[in-house]
Amino acid sequence: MNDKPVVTRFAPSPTGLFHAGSYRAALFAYIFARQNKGKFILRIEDTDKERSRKEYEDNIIDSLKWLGLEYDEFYRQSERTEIYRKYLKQLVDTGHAYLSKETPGIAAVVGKDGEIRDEQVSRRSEVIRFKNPNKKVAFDDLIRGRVEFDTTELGDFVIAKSMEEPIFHLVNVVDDYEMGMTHIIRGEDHISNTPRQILIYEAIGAPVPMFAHIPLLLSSERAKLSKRHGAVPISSYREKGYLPGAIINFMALLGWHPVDDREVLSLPEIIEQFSLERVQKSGAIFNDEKLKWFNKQYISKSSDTDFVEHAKVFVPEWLSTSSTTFKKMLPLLKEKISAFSEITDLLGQGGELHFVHDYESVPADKLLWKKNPDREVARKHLQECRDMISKIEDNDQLSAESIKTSIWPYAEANGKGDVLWPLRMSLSGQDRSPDPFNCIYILGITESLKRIDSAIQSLS
RNA sequence: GGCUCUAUCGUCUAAUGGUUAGGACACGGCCUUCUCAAGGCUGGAAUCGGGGUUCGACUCCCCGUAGAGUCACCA
Repeated sequence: MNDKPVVTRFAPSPTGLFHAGSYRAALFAYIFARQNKGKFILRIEDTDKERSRKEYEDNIIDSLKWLGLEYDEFYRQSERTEIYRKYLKQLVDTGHAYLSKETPGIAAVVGKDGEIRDEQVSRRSEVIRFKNPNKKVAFDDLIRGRVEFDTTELGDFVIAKSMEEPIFHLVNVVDDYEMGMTHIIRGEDHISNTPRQILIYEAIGAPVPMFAHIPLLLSSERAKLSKRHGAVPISSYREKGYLPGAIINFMALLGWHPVDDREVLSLPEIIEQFSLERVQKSGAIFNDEKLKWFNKQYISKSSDTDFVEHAKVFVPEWLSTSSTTFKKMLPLLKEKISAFSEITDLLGQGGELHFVHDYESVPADKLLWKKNPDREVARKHLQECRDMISKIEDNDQLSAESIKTSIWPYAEANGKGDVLWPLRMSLSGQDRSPDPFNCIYILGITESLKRIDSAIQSLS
């Protein structure tokens, strides 16, 4: 489709923690580059020295790395002043830009209600403005089709505070040209910047790249996702124990959809099937519930090794001192959690697996099944179960399933509730817990027998 | 307010002139069941309004309406 190799970029300004809104633009640009065997460039737009912070830059880089979006080249605009000066000089020399004398102090600002009012601001007495040719500009957006603007109303906009301090529109265009960008894939909030930038491309004699403005991510209040409007930093999802694959999958499906109904897709699968033509035009609300569902899918599919690797962060003590017990809980944990941080809740006070490491003898009334609260029945079944369990060998072959095989026929013959409720209670002492077979498996035969004996005591 | 973009279930979306308007998340019911989940089955739920074009419009055009973005010496 193109003779030139594809080059895309992600150009964030390091003025806040990296969140889903900017991440999705990065993801789509990345996917498009990889799909076309092209280049993906990360460019830090830190020309605003007041607001740019190194910690935010680090946060962006760390998050991209964690998500596995590797970039082929890296630039920082604060290190490219000389390049911009060259273009600035060229623009001034050719009459496309000029040094403008300003009246410092007052600026017209458009308020939320559309009213224009004067505000006291700190302004330079001299800036560089672009000489607007005041004409109609049109471009064919890869997602939206033809978009036309009349640039007259834009006026002579500022492109630099001084020869050493260029600002957004200028640096953005110069860099995209210098770096050979073929496709500008960015958020829809940039669509109204595009005509100004096209004017600059033309003025510096650069070819205008293709544009693809992807729809915005919205908060639950339908406002552009931002720090102020519900944007959660990617790093905090990482801290909560979300998997990169789940986040990538979820984000890709916000605004894009494959041809079939499959939704759980790996990044390579997404890259293979992706097309800008199938990108939605309207904004999408970020739905935490569905992200959680995706994460659950990815956790339940994860290998034991991966699972332990992630779990380690949240329950380090379990993996150093009780790793055998922890491994026995693995299948249950995989089935129950939606994020790794939930392991802490499961094992903590009131959690379903709390009994594993904290146990007090269970009072008699709790041992009785509410549908048949007969002490003698419960005691008899517990004694029978105890005998069966004591015959089981605690070796490598032991599994919840094999324990079930030993006890199940007896439970079926004598009433599952009558047998299983007291058994499970004696082991866990909790209203909510895994089934008794898993309890025995996790606790081990010796500990299980100890707890059952104690329960039989309570019932005598 | 000017300019620009957008409009299918509550949410994410499929259907690019002919479908009983499909799927997923969430929600309800049922099954399974010793508790909690998971799982299986299942239900409710949408084409913003009005005009055209057409044998036929979710789909194309126009007008409304609504929402969003933007209007900095931020990016």
